[in-house]
Order: sequence, then structure tokens, then C-alpha cells
Amino acid sequence: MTSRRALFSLLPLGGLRLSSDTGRDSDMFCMLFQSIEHALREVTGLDEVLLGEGGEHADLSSTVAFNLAKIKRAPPAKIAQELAATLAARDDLKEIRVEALGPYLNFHFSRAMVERALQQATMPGYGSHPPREERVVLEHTSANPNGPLHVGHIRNTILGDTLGRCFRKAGYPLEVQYYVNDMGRQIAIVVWGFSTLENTRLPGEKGDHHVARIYIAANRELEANPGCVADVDHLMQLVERGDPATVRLFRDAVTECLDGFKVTLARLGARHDRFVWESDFIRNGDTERVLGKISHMPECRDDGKLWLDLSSAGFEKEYVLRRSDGTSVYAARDLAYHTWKGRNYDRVIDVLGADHKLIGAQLIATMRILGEKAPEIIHFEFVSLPEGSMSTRAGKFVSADELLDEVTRRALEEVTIRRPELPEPERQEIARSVALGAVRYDIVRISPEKSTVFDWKEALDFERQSGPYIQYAHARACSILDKAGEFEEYLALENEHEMALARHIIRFPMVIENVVTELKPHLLAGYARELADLFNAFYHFEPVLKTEGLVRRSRLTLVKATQNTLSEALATLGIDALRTM
RNA sequence: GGGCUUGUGGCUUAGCCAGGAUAGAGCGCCGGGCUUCUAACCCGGAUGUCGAGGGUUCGAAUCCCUCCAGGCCCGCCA
Repeated sequence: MTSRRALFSLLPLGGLRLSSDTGRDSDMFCMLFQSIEHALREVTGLDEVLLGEGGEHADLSSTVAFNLAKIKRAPPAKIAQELAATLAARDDLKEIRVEALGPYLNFHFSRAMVERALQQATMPGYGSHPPREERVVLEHTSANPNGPLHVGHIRNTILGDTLGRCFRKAGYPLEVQYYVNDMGRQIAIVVWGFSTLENTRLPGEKGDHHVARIYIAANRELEANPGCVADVDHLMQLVERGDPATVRLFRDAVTECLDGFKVTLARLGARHDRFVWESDFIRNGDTERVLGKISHMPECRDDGKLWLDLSSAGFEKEYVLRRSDGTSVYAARDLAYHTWKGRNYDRVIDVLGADHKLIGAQLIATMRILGEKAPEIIHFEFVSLPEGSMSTRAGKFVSADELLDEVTRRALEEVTIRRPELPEPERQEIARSVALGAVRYDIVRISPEKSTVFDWKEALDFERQSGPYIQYAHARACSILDKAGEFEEYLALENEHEMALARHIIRFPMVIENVVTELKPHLLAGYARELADLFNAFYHFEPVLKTEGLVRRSRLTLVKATQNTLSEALATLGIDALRTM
């Protein structure tokens, strides 16, 4: 390790002077990737050339020689060697060093290229892609308004919001929607509770928590008096029929809960562009229109209730759309909603809980039969409590509000220990950002298909692999830049800490691209953490302010690129990039 | 019972879809490092039958089959 560093320092500097008019191409890494992939395709004649990250061995690498070996009946190492020679001779790969290491084809970017790409990383908005045409609509959270958002719901919120931020960063025109289920049975139960039970709102009680209290009490009451269920059914019929008084009762209850949601969502840094009310699809006739169209389909069955036979698509279960009392079922309204989305946007994405897997698949199948655009659905698995699964109805949940309160309290403790000299309001401000970073990161870092158990200890951990860890790396970079004052950008990367950091920074635009194509926000979480790791190592081993001349300027430029990239990555994760903490 | 899904060191987790270079991290544990650009940090060490068993392949954590365990779903709920 030491010897390699020594070797590097013997290399001539040959630094790159930076000027502001270079770097039109804002995602150099993507371009390099594409040109290598293109060259590989030409040279091998294969469509799939297996180009991927090179890890410790290279910037990019390919295992295509193995596949070619089968076709050409020659040893993969020999093929790799021949490919490397051919590729190295190409004009379009002039600045890339191609090497065959055994059967592997390794591609190394020249230092000059890394430095050029790095220069782009110092500019505001780094990682953003040019505007695209495709209009995207993203639905997330959409929790039933019968109680506050809890730690399960906000997995949806944070996943969706992060994905939305990635889409915007990737250049897509995006609208984020919240689908308000304002006419379901749960809401009818809330309304029934409001009209029959003691229901005064406690002083200081948030609307959503108030609604939950009534909802829990109403459910208890209904369990004790099953006869009252008919009253709830009646409410549902009245609201579907558009009975003005009932509609107002539903709307008031839902609004009270929704107002509470909006406060929580704002605390989480999540923003919806539009709240779409389910009942609007009854009122505007869309649901009726969809059901009318469906009634003419060969898959349609009407035996009192109206349902679809989706067995041709592999579903055994009846897909019920209208009850025998004439009222529509959620699935019917959902079809109307998705038809509307499909006709107004080019790409429709929903973030839904794993409990919606079946109904989601049925929805997609039906949309296809209808000839409408089917949504892409991201399902996330459940968050449970150590004592079992959460239930709003049973009052068994940890609300997002109490999670944020508790994490903020802990964060304030931590800030107060570390920065006792700061005035209270400033400490509170930092604590709020740290808490948000901790909560959001803790959730987004886990891939959605993993079911998790909520753990206070983990939620309150601000150390490695946490949001605050990344925020801290950013604050450190800011601290150096603040102390450095003015400097002229210049790059001459010397040692392996600098190179490793630089190589990672230039991948950022590609990470954004990957998140939106694969719909995997946790890739960004991992990227940001690795970036912080690499910066911390650089920070520890390579002094910046104590050096002089070109080395100082080069390292400062690298710090600036890191700070900027961390800041952009954190913003895309919905986490505040603090300048001090 | 049927369907979907997850199973990776004591704990949490990446990698799996598009199979290849010694399976990456973090917590915890052991040992080091703050007169030094913020120690919410860094460095080193121990810890893995990648749930089990078969199969495909030159090569399997990754693909296929069976089984086991957890989660979710299977309502004229949403």
C-alpha cells in the first residue's frame, strides 16, 4: 500500500488547468460507459457484452470473453487478449486503457479523463440530466385517512419521495399524486363513529390522531354491537349515491385526517403535487364508464355482483367490481383512476404495500385487457413491531409523528453535547435536519422487498451507515472550504485516496440514471454512503489546508467536488446537506 | 390448502433480475488512533456450510427443481 502511494507520487503531475467553458457533457461517465459498450458490441458482434463495474480491478470491466469462448471454442484468456488488442487500437477508446487480465477485460480511464469529469462535479446541479419529454406520474403514500401515518406508511412515503426526486434529477417532468381513499368502509366507520360516539378533539390533538381515536373506538363499538354494521353499509350507499349531507360528513372527516397527514409529510420533506380524491371518479362518471366498457368484455360476469374472470391471465380469484347492491368496489374506482393517469401521462408508477400485490397484478391485467396503459408498481414489504404487525384499527402502531419527535429529541441531545457553544435555536435547527436524515436514510437504505421489524435502537443510531454520517462528511468538507477561502480550481490527482474518491464522484450521474431505470432508490443510498466513506478516508490521510501551491489547489478542488456531489446526493435523498453540525 | 415473497458471520444489510476475479458493508466483539482541516471519524483483527438438498454449467449467493422457516395475500374491505 505504501509502496503504491510512493509510486504514484513519482509520476509527473501534468495537471489539468480548469476553465469554465469545458464540460458541456454533463454525464461523462455515462458517455464513457456507452462508448465502451458500443465498441464491445462492434468488436464481439454480440448484443449483450456484460459491461459492469470493475470494482478494485478497473473502472469498468467485462466478462464477455467467457461467452465468446464458448462460441469460438478458444480459451477465454486468449480471446480477452485479442479483444483488448483490437479495442486498444480503436480511435473512440483512445483515452481508455484496455487490459486483459486473464479472461477479464478491464477498462481504465485516464487520469485526465477522470479530472475532466470531476470538474463537472464541482458545478451546481451536478448529476442532473437534461430535460426529457416523457411525462411521469408517481403515486405514493395514499394511506387511508383513518389514522396517522405510521412507520409502515412512511416507508412508502420515503421510497416514493426519493424516487420522485431521482426522476426530477434525471430530467423527467413529474407529477406526484396522493390518491385519497375517501369513500371506503374504513372512512364510513370513522363517519359513523363521529356521528354516534363522544368525539371532541382533545387540546393540541392533531386531526389524524383524533380520527384514529374515533376509528379505534368505533371499531370496538361495532364489535360489541354487530347490528350497527348495517348503519355503516347504509352510509356507504348514501355516499356513493351522492347524498349531500353524507358526502359532507365524509369529506369533513377525511379532510381533518388529511390535514394531519400534510403536516407529517411536510416534516418528512415529502411533497405531493396533487391530492386526487377517489370519490371524484364516481362523481365525474369515469367509474361508470369503465364498468360499462368492462360489461361488454368476454371476461365479464354478472351474477348480481359484477366481476371479471381473469383466469386467462392466471388469476383464480374473482375480480369483483360492483356489489349486488349496486355500489362500486375500490377496484372499480382504481381502474377509473389508472385509466385517467394512463391517458394523461407517458409513464405511470405506483408505490404500494406488499398487501396490494394481488390486486395490483389484477389491475395491471385488466388495464391490458382494456387496452389502457398499465402502471409500473413498486411493492414494499411490511414494517412490523417487535410485538407483531401494526394495526390502526387496534391502535397498535408507532406513528411517524412520535418517531420524528423522539429522533429529534435524541438528535438535539447529541448536538448539545457536541456543539454546546451554539445558541439553542441553531442547535434545534441542526437536530431537526439530523433527525430527518436519520429517519429517511434508515428507511431508504433497505431494499423494498425486505420485510423489517421496527427497532428504536436502529432508528436512533446516528453512526456509520446512517444519514447523519453522510451529513457529517458533507459538513466536514464545508468546513475545509470555509477555512480555505478563495482558490482557483485546478486538478492533479496524485494518490490512491484522491483517485478512489474521484472515481466514485464521477459515477453519480449514472447512479441517478440507474435508480430511475431500475426503480431502486436504495442504490442512491448506498452510493452516498460509499462517497462519505471514501471522503472520510481521504480526509484522514490527506491534509488539505496544510499543503501549499498546486497540491493545495488540487485537493481543495477535490473537496469542492465531493462537497457538491454529497450535497446533490443528499438533496436527492431528501436530506438536508448541513454546512455545520 | 393455493399464490407471491424473503432467508447471506451474534444482529442489520449489499450483491441475485442480465452466472464469472479472494461474497462487500455497518452494529456488536478484540486491539489501536483526538496538542492535527469537526472523533456523528479513522486504522487493524476475529467472525460466513450465502436456509437445506439436488440439478444445469468450464464456473452458482446469483439460473432450475424439491424441502424447511418467516412475511404478505387469497372479502360483494381498502
